[in-house]
Amino acid sequence: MSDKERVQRPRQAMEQKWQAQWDRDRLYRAQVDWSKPKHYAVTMLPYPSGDLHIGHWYAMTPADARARYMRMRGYNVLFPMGFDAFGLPAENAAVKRGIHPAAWTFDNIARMRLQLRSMGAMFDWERETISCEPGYYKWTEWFFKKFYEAGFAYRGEAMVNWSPTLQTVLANEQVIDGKDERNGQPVIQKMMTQWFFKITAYADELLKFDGLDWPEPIRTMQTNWIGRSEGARVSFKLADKSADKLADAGKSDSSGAIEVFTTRPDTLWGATFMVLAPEHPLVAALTSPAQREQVEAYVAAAGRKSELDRLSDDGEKTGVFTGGYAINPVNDERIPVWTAEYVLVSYGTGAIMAVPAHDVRDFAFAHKYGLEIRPVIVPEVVPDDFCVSEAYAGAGVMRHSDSFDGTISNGEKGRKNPAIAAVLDWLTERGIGKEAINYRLRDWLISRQRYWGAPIPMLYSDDGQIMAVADSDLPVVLPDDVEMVEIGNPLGKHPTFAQAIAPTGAPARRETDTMDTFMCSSWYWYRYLSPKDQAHPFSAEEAAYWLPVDVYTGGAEHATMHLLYGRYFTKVMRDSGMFADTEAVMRAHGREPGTIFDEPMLLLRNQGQILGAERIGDTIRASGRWEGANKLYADLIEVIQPESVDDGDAVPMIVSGFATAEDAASGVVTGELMKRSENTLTVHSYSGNLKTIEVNAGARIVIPGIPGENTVAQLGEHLEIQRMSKSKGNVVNPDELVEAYGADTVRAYLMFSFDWEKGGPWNYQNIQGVVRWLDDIWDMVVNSDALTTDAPGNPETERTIERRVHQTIKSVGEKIEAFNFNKAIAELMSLKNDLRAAAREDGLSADAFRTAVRDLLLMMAPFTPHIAEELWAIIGGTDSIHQRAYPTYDLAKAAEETTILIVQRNGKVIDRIAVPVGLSEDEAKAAALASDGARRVLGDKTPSRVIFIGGRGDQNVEPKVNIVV
RNA sequence: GGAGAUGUGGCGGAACUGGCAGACGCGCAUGACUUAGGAUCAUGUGCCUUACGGCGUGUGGGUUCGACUCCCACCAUCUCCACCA
Repeated sequence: MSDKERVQRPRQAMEQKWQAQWDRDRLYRAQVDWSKPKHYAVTMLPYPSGDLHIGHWYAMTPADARARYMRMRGYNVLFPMGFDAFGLPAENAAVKRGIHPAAWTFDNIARMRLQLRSMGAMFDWERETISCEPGYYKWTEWFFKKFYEAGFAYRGEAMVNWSPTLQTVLANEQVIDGKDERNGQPVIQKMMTQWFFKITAYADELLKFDGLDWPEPIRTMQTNWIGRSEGARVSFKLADKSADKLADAGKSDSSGAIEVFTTRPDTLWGATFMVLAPEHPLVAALTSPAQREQVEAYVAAAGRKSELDRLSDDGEKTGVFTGGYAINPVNDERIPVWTAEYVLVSYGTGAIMAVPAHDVRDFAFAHKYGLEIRPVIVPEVVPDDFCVSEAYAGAGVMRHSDSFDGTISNGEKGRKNPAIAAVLDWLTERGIGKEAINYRLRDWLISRQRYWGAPIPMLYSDDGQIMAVADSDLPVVLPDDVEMVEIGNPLGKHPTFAQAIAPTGAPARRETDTMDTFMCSSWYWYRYLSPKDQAHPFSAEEAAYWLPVDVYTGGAEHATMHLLYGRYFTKVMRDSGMFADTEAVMRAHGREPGTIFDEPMLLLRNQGQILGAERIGDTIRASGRWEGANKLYADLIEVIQPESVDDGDAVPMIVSGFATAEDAASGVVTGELMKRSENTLTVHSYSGNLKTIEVNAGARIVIPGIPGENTVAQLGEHLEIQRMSKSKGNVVNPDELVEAYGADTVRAYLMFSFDWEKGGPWNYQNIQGVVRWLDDIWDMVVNSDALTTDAPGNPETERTIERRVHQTIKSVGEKIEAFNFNKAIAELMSLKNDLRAAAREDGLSADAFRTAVRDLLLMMAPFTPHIAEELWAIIGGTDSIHQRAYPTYDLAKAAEETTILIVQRNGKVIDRIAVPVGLSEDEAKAAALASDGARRVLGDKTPSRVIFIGGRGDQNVEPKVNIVV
């Protein structure tokens, strides 16, 4: 066989041939067909940043394989693709390079579309959707308007990062250390009027995941993000003097009380002071003349910090006394009111009652400023050494709490805690407070002071009215003739854009803010249904058939934003009756809508992340004692300078002076440090293989340039596996891989070498396995004579291959459905091995071989669509393999005739005996006890127990007998 | 600080419901074919041991006839949220 010609790489020409053919045949066109079951698979659409990244391939090609598999299983599959094309990078590119954002974006889209096509995925390009095209954002605007009309969009005040230099708002990640990340100019906090979506109105419904097959971590993250907490709202009246002052200032209309939210009403009697956020409206009014200077300085300083900076102060709490007092309503105590940054204006009421004895933050604050700490919950059994040295949040008994003394507080949250339940009732009865639920979730701020986004279709008429643009005037089109400059919002500076006439006929000013790009991506799976529909955001005819999305795949980083917004959008659409037409069509086709429009996508799976390849670290020499061939226990680690490195040689680097043989004999390993975990180093030694070094406790670590005692941790510093990024130079370019190996190899490698939901560091070596797999199959089909032989074949071999084929058909299908692509390909490799061996021994007739190869190619088609198609044609297929059904399996054919009986002693295997499938318990026990292994182990002893574990013939699980001695 | 996840050979990873640990692949070793090998083919490859045999799924306990799998405690790594009252 060695003289057989191997496959020539690259295979690009062959792949491109088929891609063009599929295009011509409109093979992947998805159309409504009520006679077939539907399957709507969506993979998160990319942002057109310029080039397709290996991460896109990793996310999309397995999703494609699964969609192809579903199609072969008889489903009518819709698998569309598009671009999430609005966003800040286009504006940055415009400013930096003088290109219009639209030009930059569409250039990128053109390039990425070609790159996407090189994947050979079954995207239906006739449904392509681009969010920055007027035909799309017309409907983004329309949705905004509908939300506004339904009362879900409102104007409110929000704190933003404002750059006075640039006259623009910056995102949190653009602000570092209170300064603009790019130009170092100061950034201040400023209140601005912005548009919000009332997502909090759906907080409770968003906490429910009924009927959704979503990963547990995503559901947990959304649940925590929504952050429902049960507790009470309680009013603290201002003490007399303070109240008078408010009255004097004409501000007593705000009831002269501080409203707080607490999850621990059972600790009300331990409230010894109150804290207001620096931005709280009552701070100024409460401040006494003596404290005024100090308070104003503190509030001003807080305003100069961004939210991120405030949180990065390592928990060191600061604050100042306002000079004002409030009355604790449960015991009429007069307690001081402070203001401090650790209370956030945006959460709860922006004010807290501080219970230092039972809250760690309040404790730290009280401790620092010498405020009273009064325990009101004490453990039932008070330890001898109980003292107030830290906040106590555990279970206990109420104390110093008037009539509640002795009530059990069991440490639970909400009404499950008897103390909280009792106090809640009491507060309500007395009108001091009321039961309340608070959410961490805040309303969705959708205004952006940017050009490259969907315009907010609102008008402000000169007489002060706010109104939406008329439907007939949608879309509000972005003007092309903008000057892209860094200062200010280009849209706001446009000479005519803002000039408009209100529907009432009055002159009006147009809103110049645009929408958050998450708006565009909150409904795109509806636009795929009818991307060219001018009259509706989506067609009811299409929606009735395709909805909802059956499988959604993408990155877990979208857990709390995109995936939450998408769910919210659908719920508002449902409640605004936007699916009414769709439901009517469904009913006409006999499909009952039920709860279909409660959620946008039924099943969600997240791929892991492909990280950069592991970097080569320091060159080290480890000296110690060998334990086996690959493990060294080291007492000395030295970081050394390689004397010379042969640049032309990427893999083996031989450094003069360290001969491999010597090293091996002397207990010395020299090479590059690849990885460190605790005290274990992995070293790519100069002898060419990887060695494990266990660093003994007390080992000496010598790093030149770092004097004194060094630690193992210092070695690992440069080695962390990193995310791919241009600056780190560890980016893997998919185009180059496709050129070198072909798309099928890259697809199969990405699916085979990682657990898809886990991801991992890139590895250039493992791709060889996939190359050989595909080469072998090619060789077997194209170059072997098994297809044309007139040899009769060996019935036993033929039966074995038939059995293996049917077993593989079953397991590959199950594994694709479960997103276990690596296991599916492992099965296919295994089948290839068996088939190839059988063909070489001339054990198969041409018919038997052809049957097996057909099934193998059909199983490969979802993973490696081009090679499967090419070989399909070579073995005589006249149609596309992708029009064929996935092969069906026959359990009878898949079943083994003999099996192995595993004989164990106390759970450890002692023997294996070939036995017929389906032998009885008694037969199995007798056979086991008579086995060589049993006799050897047992001697003349009698087993105390013999346990039979039945095999499962249909799943080829072997029977076992455990002999207990 | 909180939440979630993960820890299995030299490496990527298998092991379905508690029942053969290490499938499949990379790498490596030996041999074959070669002017050559970073191609291909064959065989081997968890660790220790000449062998018999023993030890092995982050560590320490537990449940069980039997534990990678279940329970408890701890350690490490990763991700997300982070002063959320």
